[in-house]
Amino acid sequence: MALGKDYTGQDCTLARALEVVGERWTLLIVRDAFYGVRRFSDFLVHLDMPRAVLSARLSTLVEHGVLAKEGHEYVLTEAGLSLWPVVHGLACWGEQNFGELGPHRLFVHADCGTRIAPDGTCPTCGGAPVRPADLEIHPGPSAGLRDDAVSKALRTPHRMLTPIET
Amino acid sequence: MALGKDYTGQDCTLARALEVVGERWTLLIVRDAFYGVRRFSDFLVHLDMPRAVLSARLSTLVEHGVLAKEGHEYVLTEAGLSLWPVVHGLACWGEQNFGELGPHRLFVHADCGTRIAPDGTCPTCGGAPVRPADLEIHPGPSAGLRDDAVSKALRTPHRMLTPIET
DNA sequence: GCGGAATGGTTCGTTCATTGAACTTGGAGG
DNA sequence: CCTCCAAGTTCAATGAACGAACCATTCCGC
Repeated sequence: MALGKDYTGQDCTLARALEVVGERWTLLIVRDAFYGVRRFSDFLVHLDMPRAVLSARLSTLVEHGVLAKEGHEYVLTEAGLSLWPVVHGLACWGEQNFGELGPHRLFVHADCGTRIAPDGTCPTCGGAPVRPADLEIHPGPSAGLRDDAVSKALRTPHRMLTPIET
Repeated sequence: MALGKDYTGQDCTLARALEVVGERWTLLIVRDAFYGVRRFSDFLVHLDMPRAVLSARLSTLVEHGVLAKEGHEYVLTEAGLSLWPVVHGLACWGEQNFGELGPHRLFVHADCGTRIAPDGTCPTCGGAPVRPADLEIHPGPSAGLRDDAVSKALRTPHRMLTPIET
């Protein structure tokens, strides 16, 4: 882990999960994958992290079946897609407790144009949580300050999981 | 962070959240707090982690308003309680993808005795996610192997957030 | 097929966090 | 005042992250 390395001795599925996605940078990589980032260099530019660490993280994510490597692209697997509630939940928690300026990005249900609730459901359509593939990403009130190519591409509204165009 | 230290440059509420709860051990501490662990020595025995790190993590959690220190007890604040969906979501994700032996603990809606769904709702009662205070913790099919006093106390069914008895 | 650039990594020395043991502090009880 | 115990700090050693430099492979025009 970005941490020690594992949580041996912890008899808890949370610990198992954290061994996979609990290291530094890992959840930000997964988040970017939801946003449509797929290429090594795009992760690198957008996350502004050491190449060696990105390489290591992508490897362990592939190894554990969160991402799949297709040619030079890293794509979320089923297991990876099922992390969406966690990623979205943490982002909402951060926004509610530490986001003085409001969200940087809005997640909108593509079918009806409504912004989804923190619990992942659509206030208009009700019912089950909206799947990532049915979401669009729009820039929020405090949309980013970064001016790299990937950040700019992510600021144009687009559907989640579809590759960004740099 | 258990990691570098922060995610400066990341214009994302997820990064802000990870600066607070993304370090090694931190989410396990929060999990234990939900389970009813409150004292320094109990966290120490149960998590089997270095004292210095526990001390540091508890300090930053208090500093950021996730825990409140009451005498020698650390108790979840409102902000801390609102992390439940994330903690539960991650634990479920770990169980579904890496938990060959089934869950170690079951979370049961105290009102009706039904195990809650991965999305935090009660299949019987339906509707909104069940609040942590309305949950009971029961040992699951692969309940723990650890034999420290805290692990034993956590294996006896009890209501979430109520202090354990060692 | 050959040079040259772009992409996708690996290597390696430095810096910083975690680890674990030893030590200190601060109350509570007698 | 003295003892005990939980809580917390200090410190040397280990290991991970960092960042710059280097290597490999592919793609392109020629």
